[in-house]
Amino acid sequence: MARATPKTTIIDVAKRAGVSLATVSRVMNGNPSVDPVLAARVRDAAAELDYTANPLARSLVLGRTQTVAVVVPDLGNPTFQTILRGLSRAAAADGYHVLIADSAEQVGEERSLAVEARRRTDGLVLCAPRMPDGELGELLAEVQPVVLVNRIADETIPTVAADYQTPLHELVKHLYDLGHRRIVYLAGVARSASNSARLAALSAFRAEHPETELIELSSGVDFDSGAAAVDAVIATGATAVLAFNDLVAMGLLSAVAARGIRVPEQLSIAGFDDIPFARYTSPPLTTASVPAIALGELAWHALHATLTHDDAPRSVRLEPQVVVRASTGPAHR
Amino acid sequence: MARATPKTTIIDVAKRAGVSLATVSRVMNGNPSVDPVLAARVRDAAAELDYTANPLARSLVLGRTQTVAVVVPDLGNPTFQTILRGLSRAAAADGYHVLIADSAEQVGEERSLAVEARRRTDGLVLCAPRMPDGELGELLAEVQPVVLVNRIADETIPTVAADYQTPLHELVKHLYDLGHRRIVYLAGVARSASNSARLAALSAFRAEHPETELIELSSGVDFDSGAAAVDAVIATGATAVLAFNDLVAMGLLSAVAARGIRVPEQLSIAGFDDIPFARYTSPPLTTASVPAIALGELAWHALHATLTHDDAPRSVRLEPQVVVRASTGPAHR
DNA sequence: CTGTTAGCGCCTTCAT
DNA sequence: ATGAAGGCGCTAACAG
Repeated sequence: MARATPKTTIIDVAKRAGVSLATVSRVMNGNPSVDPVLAARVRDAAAELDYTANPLARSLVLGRTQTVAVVVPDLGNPTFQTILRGLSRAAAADGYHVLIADSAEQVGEERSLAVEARRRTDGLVLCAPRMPDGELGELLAEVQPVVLVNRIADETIPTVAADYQTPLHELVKHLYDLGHRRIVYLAGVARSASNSARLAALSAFRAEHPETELIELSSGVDFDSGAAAVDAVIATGATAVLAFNDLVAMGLLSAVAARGIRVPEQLSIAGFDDIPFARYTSPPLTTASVPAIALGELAWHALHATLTHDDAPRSVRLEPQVVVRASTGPAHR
Repeated sequence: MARATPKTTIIDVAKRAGVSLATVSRVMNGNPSVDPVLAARVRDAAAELDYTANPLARSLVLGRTQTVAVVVPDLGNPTFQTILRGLSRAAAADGYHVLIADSAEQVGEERSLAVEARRRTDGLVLCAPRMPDGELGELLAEVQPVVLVNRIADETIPTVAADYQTPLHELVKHLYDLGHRRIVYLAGVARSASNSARLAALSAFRAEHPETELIELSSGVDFDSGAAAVDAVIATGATAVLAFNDLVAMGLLSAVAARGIRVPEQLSIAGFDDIPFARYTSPPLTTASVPAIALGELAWHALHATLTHDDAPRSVRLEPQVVVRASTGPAHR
């Protein structure tokens, strides 16, 4: 398994062009202070030898790798996949590479993954880190430049986040307006910031509408969690369910259908995220549309800004839109 | 945007421990030929200074980066996302990092993305490259060590692939046994190897069952393509459809439902891949289950093998299982 | 404008 | 067992 080519270096090019390696370096980096004739000669030599500067050596001397790292809590989660895609393409458009680290929801691994990944790159994007605030604060100080996605911390850290609170409030309100007075919330990852935001929205709603029963059931973040919750949901006698996300909603939808319960006639179900599949369920899912591609792109732009200009980019907050489809309807009875 | 810490080097540790930097290097690399007392002193100094060797510098001198690159045609495709996840976690378990490059189905970009990514890493995984065979051959020679996923080329290249031909044949057979005699195939990415495999399966079937009409309609790889194909599908008067993949099948399913056509009573639909969502459609989708996580893991193991031992790993072929669910049924009439 | 030289931070013979 | 010195391949002063 030897390398394909014995690797051509800047010295080979210098020899072939009959110049010093400094000149080659200058030409390769577009330094204008080189005699056009020599420059052409160098370029020819480089082309003939199919030479490209070794990125590692450049990284070492320049102190930058043209690479950034992204840490996500779960590569299996459609939202993070989409954020990664938006980020990756935006970074590629600016000539940067992306290193990916998946903590697989192992909170204990987040820190070392982040630090490790950061050391081999120029900057870091932390997606919805699950670690507690204190630890996060320390980490952020250690890995700058860093941008945070879907989690708020220090004011000084550029952050790109979707608002989870307002849309969830709108979603409950939507159900309330349909006449629902006993509503289940299927809570997801306890440690996630977006879960806290959702809970905040619910207690705000409770304060406004004390006559409404909001029942919190702990669940998970995927299909199976949703499907597994079906009995508990039914036992509450609720007429509507707010699922932690679309996956949970779809799992529940499926389990509920298997029991012959009709949606939304007997039970309304709303999701969150608006993953591409959400419009293709039966019935199509009412949900809140989180602009994940944009989150990824904006995260990149924020990081890129701190990498090139050295102005600190402002944090941005994106507003998911509630999209009402057919899985929610008037409360029965 | 200055770095968080002014960076501590091996020299700092050497000074603090009162030894030469060679000794520090030896200790950090577990070289046993160091006086235990000195070694302890060095370790303490390193710990106090929170020192870790600069990975870039190590990479340059060692000639390896502990990083591999993965090139995928589309980060939005669930199959590639899953392969990436399996690969990423397996690589992480072996202490490797993963660089991700998304060609976004731009065939022209594949080569340069691959070469670029490979130069900053120790090895490459090419997922279902779309480029023509000739170009692929050249590329493979240039980027070794490399492993191919879901595309066959040279015998000498370690390859991990799912068999797309056998399961598709089984799927047609399944429809045939249900009485279907006019069947549409919704073809996906023309340049993809898996599409060719599917076409081969279909012509084999044609040879065996000349009385069966197999109609090929060109389509895409996503929801919209499936939904957009609905009129063309209906126009054929076919009683069953083999979609290129589950996404296409789901798009079609949805569009077909919107027209009041019942599945499978009036039209049977089968997908391919068995993405997680497939069991949650209405009706649940008949499909072939491609073991994407395993593909990713095996790809990593193959690459890791050539990276560490230098035996060439054997190529492996995985057999997707047909899973019959409710979206296919007896032909009407 | 061009070449020479000194590192970037680390590992590894080579002497001692 | 340990230290000194020479690179890995490249860029950036510093001289000419």
